[in-house]
Amino acid sequence: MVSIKDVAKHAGTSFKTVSRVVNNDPGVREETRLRVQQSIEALNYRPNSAARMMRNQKSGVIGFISDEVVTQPYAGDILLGAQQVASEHDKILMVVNIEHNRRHQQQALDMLLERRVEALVLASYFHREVEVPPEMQGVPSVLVNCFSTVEKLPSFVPDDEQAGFDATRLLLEQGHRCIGLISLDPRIEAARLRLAGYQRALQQAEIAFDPRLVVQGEGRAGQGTCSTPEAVDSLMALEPRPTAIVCGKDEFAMQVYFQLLRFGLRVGHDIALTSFDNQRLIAPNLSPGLTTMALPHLAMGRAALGHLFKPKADNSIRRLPFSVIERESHLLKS
Amino acid sequence: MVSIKDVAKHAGTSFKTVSRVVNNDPGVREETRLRVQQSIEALNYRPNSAARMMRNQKSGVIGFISDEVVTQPYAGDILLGAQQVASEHDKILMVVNIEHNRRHQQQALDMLLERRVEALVLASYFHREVEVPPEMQGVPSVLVNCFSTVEKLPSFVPDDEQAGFDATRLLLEQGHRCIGLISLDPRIEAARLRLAGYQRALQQAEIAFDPRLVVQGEGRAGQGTCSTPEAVDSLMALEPRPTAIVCGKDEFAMQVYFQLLRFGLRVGHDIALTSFDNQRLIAPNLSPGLTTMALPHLAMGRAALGHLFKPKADNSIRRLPFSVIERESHLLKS
DNA sequence: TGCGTCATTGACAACGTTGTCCGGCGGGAA
DNA sequence: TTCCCGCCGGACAACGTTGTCAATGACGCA
Repeated sequence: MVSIKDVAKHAGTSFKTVSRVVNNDPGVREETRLRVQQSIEALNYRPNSAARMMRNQKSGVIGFISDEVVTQPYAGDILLGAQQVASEHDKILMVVNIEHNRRHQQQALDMLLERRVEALVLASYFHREVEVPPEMQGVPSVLVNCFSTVEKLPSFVPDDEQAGFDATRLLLEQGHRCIGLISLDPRIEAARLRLAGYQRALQQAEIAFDPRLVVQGEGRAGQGTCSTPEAVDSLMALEPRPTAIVCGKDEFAMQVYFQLLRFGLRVGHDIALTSFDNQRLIAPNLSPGLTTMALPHLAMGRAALGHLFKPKADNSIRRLPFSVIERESHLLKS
Repeated sequence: MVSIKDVAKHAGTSFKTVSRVVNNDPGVREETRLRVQQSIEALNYRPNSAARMMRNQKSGVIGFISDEVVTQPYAGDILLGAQQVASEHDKILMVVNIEHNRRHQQQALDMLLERRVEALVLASYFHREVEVPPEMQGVPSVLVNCFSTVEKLPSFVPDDEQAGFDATRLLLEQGHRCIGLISLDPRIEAARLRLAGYQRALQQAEIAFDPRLVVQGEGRAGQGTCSTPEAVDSLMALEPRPTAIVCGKDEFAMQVYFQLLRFGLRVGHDIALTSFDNQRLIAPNLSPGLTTMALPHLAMGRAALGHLFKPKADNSIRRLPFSVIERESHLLKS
């Protein structure tokens, strides 16, 4: 590899002069600077970042531990937001995707710490509680789309409760009084929060909460497993029948569209729907388009990294708002 | 930061002995080794990778330039496959997501080269031709999901022609003789190849190619733009009406399900469908489930990195097979 | 007892870069 | 003409690590 000394030899100066040129030091004659720059070009010289790092005792690297973030649809926007802000501060992100096991995570962490990362980001592809490895206390760290109740670390998560409220409110505003909820697996953080938001919206509208209107669309319930079509069936069997449904996620909503057809019901005509996630593969391609709450992935990524660069000692959990994406499914047309 | 010398001082040896322990050199007395290891634990020492790198003249890093790969659904599997193979060879991947502009790409490349990456991977989120930056000639490089006709670099792309053939063959085997194709924007590589596969399958079945059966589901055609619902309409207006449709991608297929309902036609009963991509958000959630050709993302990532570690001088384009994911949409039930 | 051998440990250089310090040179002022 | 100052370039050290070689001591064998 071509080093600074090779450039010096080529340009006929000392290597220190080359260093000055590279680092835009004043105090190099214009003529010399030009000659050096030409040599750099000619030899295709690039400063060795390892040597710089050793000398400066700074890596310029921020570790990004991704729990499936990069392989799940659109959670990648977390990474995108993080990379944007890192780049604004002349830092680069070192991304490691870990699969769900301890040993793999430990390896990733060791690798990042040996590279002397200046900060660590731990991001999950869905909103959940995580075990924070003790090594993360050693460097400035943030959590994205996840949190910890034991280790106090700044966390950036979506405001699922408010989203649940908004998704329900949209339907209430259309005059619906009997609104079903097809909920996520209750072991998931988002499931509980969105349900809470649903209940708050009903309460605010002075509608009594009817537990029969809440059914699970996935996971285990009672003896066996449950599925979205079954959830639709049980809602449709109720008396009175709900006139609107809040779906726990867009995949549920999609299945709801099809299952309702079995009852001769069309979304947007006979029944209204709202949902969560704004999966760009699903929501706009349904007919009518699905009204859904978009996760603030990009914003979480940006906020988390922004926090790293501002010396706030505040380790609380920030809840970032969803965006309401209004299409047609929450409206009824005759 | 705690260095090897701090450990040596703590353990009461020379720093060279610590180095030996760290690198599992034989020729350290067991007692000494133990003492050093305790000091390492106590001080929480980690070798500085920058110093190692400088000494060894090897970075152990492979650069992964991602053209939106990590932010598009499931293209992230390319990264996953790449990371798996890299890790098997004790290399780590440095991932940079570039947005679609020259300057950004140049920055990413500079950064990676300054870090002395041992190889470069350029991956695109969809199958297309790319301009290969000249710097990539300097280090071993591979292209994933993209190719170049000017620079000769090993490339790993999906076999879209064969997939087009298979998607059509599935329908021919069910006895269909009049099969529509809703094609991608023809500027896309996959569009042309899948069409070619469709035509080859017809030819093999001795069915004359009817250009009216091929309609675009996106992009520009004739005077204005075209959409999937319009494509369905024009196919349904044909005489005789096609009894099956090959959809250019799962998003098209999804819209086709809904548009066909307008004609009172149900997929899986009145008309058969196949598609491409196996988007896990779409294909299994349609009803009936969508039969579709899964892109070999993981395999491409693995193959590309595998190639880097085997000294094959073969710079040809490898086409990796799709997987046929048979659900129910290609079958007709009465 | 003396010498060779082996096991164990330590001293030193070098990787490429940059900060500090110093020396040399040219120009302006007394 | 001489002295001083400012400007430019070079020598050197240090960052943390590992490969090479040497030093030390113990031990076995003649």
